[in-house]
Amino acid sequence: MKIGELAMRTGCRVVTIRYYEREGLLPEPERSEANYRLYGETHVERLAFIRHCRALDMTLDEIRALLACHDDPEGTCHRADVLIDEHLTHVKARIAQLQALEDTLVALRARCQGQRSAAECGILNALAQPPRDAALNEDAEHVPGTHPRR
Amino acid sequence: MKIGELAMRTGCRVVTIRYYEREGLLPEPERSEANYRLYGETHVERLAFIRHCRALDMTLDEIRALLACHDDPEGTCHRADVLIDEHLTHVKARIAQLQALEDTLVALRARCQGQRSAAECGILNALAQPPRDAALNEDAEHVPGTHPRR
DNA sequence: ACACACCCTATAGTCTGTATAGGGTCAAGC
DNA sequence: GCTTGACCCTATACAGACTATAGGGTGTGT
Repeated sequence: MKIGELAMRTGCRVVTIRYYEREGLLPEPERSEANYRLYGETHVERLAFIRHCRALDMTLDEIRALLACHDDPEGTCHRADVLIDEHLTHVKARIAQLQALEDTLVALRARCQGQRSAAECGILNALAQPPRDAALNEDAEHVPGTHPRR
Repeated sequence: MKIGELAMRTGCRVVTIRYYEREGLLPEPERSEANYRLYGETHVERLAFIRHCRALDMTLDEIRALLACHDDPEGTCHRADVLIDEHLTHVKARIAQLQALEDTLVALRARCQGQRSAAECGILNALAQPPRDAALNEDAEHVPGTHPRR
């Protein structure tokens, strides 16, 4: 099948498939006479694996490591276990950070109901003050990813 | 004060301060004879405002909008209110996504205790299957940001 | 013969910074 | 006077995980 069909069957964009190939996650497929990429079922499976991992928010490096496990069925899967554990730890930490952030935003939002001028606005004034609690501390690690890119 | 002192007082890196200036978030300061940037207290306050907003995971565009409110004390703060509300909605949605993700990862992790070969590993096999539940669905929006960049 | 959907490569842009190269300034110590 | 080291400057490239664009080739239907 051509790249468009692979894209449809995996829910992955065409450009993204080419990107994964450049990144070494997908093997280079055969080409037609017209230099079109030609894929088989093994490519569908491998790309589904990758998208599956991406849906779990793994990095391409993590996926590379999992694919290496997968490609070595004689080896142990210990590496895969550890990777999932570490990833789970990241996700949990991220949730805790975001919940602290949510609490701070709720408190901030309660400071103004929009009826006053900007000079009197509790929100703008609170933001101008040096941060007080943990979530507002300059030392707190920045928490990225609230705004999905697309 | 010079840029290094501003950086120390705000917990912001020197290169990041210059970046904010290029992005138009910080006004261009005066320069010394040797072409060094020279800052005053207003810069400290403005940079603290920015870092405060960044700690709340706002984008630079959002911060630009808040600064515009802040710079127009005669105007209404309604725009600031709406912005915080929208941001809060983003954060809440992100928490829900990550919690679904966590559940899926916990279930995945339970499939293998590392004692078997990769070919028999429940984790690798599950990842090779087409996704079943919501968090693993190809249609699910990708959830970025678990891995803080630094 | 032409339109149109699909394919190709190469390059640049997104966002929020970080890293590097290659240089200038200034105070302290020898 | 000279060197050392900490600090400052600009410009450019890089990070991740793609997306967008330009400029072209291929294949099918009317």
